[in-house]
Amino acid sequence: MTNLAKQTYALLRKVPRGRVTTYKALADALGVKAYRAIGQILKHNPDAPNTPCHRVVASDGTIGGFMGQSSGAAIQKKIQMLQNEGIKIKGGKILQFNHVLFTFPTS
DNA sequence: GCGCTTATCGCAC
DNA sequence: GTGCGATAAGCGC
Repeated sequence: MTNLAKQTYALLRKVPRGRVTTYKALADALGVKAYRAIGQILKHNPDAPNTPCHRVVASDGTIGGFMGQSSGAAIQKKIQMLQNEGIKIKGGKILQFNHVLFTFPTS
């Protein structure tokens, strides 16, 4: 496990329930520009139940992808999980995205 | 306003 | 060493 992945998971674990973050937020918080790399890391997800990869969405508020798929039943399940946390999703996108979006302190 | 292309970085094989 | 990816942002039409 590389330091980046470790940091990514660490930040993800800091995201409180009912909140979501974006790949950009994670990458920016880590000081890297590898937005796509973040997706790779989350997809590898070594601690699935402990790493809320389903709380990570695209910068547009869209779900983005889940379980290595950009669309499919997995995505709908992800949406269901988020909705279960109190997040409203419609048409595959998060409603009040700005309200549920969780950003990390830049220090 | 919508769509497409380019740029970037890390991870896996 | 090379290829791929769950993105983001910018430019063009």
